[in-house]
Amino acid sequence: MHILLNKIKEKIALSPEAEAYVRSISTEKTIPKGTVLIREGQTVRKIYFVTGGCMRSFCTDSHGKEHTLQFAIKNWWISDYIAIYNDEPATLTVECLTESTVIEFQANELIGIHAQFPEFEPYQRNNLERHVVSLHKRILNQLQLTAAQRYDLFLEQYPDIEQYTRNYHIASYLGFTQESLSRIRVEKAKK
Amino acid sequence: MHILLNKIKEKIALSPEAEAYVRSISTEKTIPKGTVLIREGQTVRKIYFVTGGCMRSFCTDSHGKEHTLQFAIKNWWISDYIAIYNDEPATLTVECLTESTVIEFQANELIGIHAQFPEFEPYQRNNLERHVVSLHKRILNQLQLTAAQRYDLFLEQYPDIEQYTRNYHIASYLGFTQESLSRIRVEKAKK
DNA sequence: GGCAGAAATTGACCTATGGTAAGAAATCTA
DNA sequence: TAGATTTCTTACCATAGGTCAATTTCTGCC
Repeated sequence: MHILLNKIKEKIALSPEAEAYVRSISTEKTIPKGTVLIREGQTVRKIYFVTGGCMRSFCTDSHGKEHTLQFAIKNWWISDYIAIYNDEPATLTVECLTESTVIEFQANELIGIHAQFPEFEPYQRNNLERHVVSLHKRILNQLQLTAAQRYDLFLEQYPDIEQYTRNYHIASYLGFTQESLSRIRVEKAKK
Repeated sequence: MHILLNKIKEKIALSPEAEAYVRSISTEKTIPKGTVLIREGQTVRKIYFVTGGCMRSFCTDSHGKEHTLQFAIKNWWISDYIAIYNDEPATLTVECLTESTVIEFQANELIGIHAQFPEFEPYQRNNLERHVVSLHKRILNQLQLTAAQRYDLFLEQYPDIEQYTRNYHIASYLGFTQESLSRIRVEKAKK
């Protein structure tokens, strides 16, 4: 919990009351590998802050193929934001790729925290803004880079994630097959 | 201008003072076709609200190929948000695809408007949240749909945009070539 | 209304990536 | 630690989509 509070305090001043409130709407949990925290079709009531391990969100298409939207490791937030912001049932699944430690928040209380503690407003705004930037960049990368270039960039930007994931997790995040990833690795090794 | 103020008033109550402030930080303009409003490499000081016509933002890759990040028609906002939120020079170009009418805002004043008029906070927050949702959906579509499916969805979601754009604009938004778009259209017509 | 330049189409060919399947390797589990 | 299971690799072939070039069609503009 202190890891998150410290993160927040880097950005904003936090009164003891606000800190107590954050604690009151959250629970620290250890999640076993393979656990599904948010399931497609269900109402999304939680947002997770990852303090250890690795989680991912993905959708499943009509052929049963999975497409990874996001990974989350230490210090990242994860949930189904499409569902939360649109107030719809989940279209994503959020699962635990390794045993992980998380801080689980009530989604509506976390999203609305600025109503009670306005000091959170710049923190939340900044998170949203950075989220938009990273999504814009991802779209541009997807449009202009080859599979191998996207993989190189992934390794560069998220060197810590690969240790937690299966090949097909990464492939499904980058938009190609696990077989292609295998071939890309062989080509890289030749150089 | 009233078109934007009405849009805002659908979401929040707007005091006369707040309304006056919005007017004070913006200018209505008519922009000729082909005008570049934001140029790669330069500092981004403006955000545009489109009231008529069509604009687009795109990046140019190392081979000179353009990749469209966003279109904006009536009632849409456009700028280089990567540059603004990261406080960096523009990586995108924003150009006018047809003669357009826009309301031009000072970026920093618009972004910071909630400091003076807190009633704007939920409006801005909601815009950011919807922005995140639309980007998530676009990424998932890019990951799971074929070129033809993406084009069909584009027509469904943005039926008004095609009239303003060249084929290569749409192709570069959807992530394929204009020649492919031409072939996709032929296939569609056969059915 | 005709001409010049831009855009779109089309066809031939090419390439990156996908699909399948089998075997090898890694990992889990009893 | 052996056996079972999952994951990864590899080889072969298939295909969506890209590239290039020629042609046709559209659009402005005088």
